[in-house]
Amino acid sequence: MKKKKHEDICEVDFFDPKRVASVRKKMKPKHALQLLAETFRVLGDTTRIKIIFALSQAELCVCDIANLLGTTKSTVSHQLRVLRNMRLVRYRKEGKMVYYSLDDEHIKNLFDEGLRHVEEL
Amino acid sequence: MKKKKHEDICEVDFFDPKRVASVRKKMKPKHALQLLAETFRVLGDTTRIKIIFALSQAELCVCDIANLLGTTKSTVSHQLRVLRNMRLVRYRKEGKMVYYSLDDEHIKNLFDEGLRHVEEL
DNA sequence: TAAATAATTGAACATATGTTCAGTTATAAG
DNA sequence: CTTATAACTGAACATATGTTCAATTATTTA
Repeated sequence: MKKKKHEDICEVDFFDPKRVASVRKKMKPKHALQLLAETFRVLGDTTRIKIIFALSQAELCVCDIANLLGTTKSTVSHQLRVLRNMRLVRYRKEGKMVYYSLDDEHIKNLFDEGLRHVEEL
Repeated sequence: MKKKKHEDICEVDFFDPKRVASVRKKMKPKHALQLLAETFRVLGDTTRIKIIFALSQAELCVCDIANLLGTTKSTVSHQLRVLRNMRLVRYRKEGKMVYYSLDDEHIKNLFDEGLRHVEEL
């Protein structure tokens, strides 16, 4: 028998096949988990989470947000695009101004649920 | 008056000071938003979100998880440490095996709320 | 039409992140 | 004590990410 040291693949005899099979059966489809991870990843940045919170309080233009966050319009605009791509925010044009707001209530729920978690740490 | 092209700082006259002040007053403390962003960031990875889901179904050892995800124990172990550091999972040692489970229900709620969001896309 | 300005964009840069690989630790069994 | 194995770790690597800077677009106003 070949000697396999530092092997990184599990030996069959050592995990619980029944339990693994049961979980595997319930596993969400790959694309759903990828989309979910992507959503969380987008929320997982300080600048973007600040934008999300600000927009949960009021509809704001890029200028307002930049001012509120103490950063540049460029940075805000770049991050708003990321949020737009994930359909987390929507926008409305009025002349030269563009007003942003949250796309739906789910985002606020996610934010609040997350906040409840970290406030318990 | 000096000509300032390509200026990236907002001219005072163009944003709504009242609205900005109102939002600023409600702004969550910096450390809370940072912690929140960090939590979302940790959930924002395909490998880790799969681990979270698997552990929401059953307590599992590293081997089981690696098998379920089709990846190596090393990768799983690295990511479990990240989850441990954020107190998203807990573990229990039994001989050579280490069994992992979710730390609390908040995580499951976050996961479910996120899933509800992406399922509407 | 020309100037001003809100917003967007692309490139460049430094930094952060996830996986792989090799090796180590802890525990159980011979 | 030696071997086997589950789990962990650190370094290295490639890739991804966020901000800055400069330039551009779209729109308003003189």
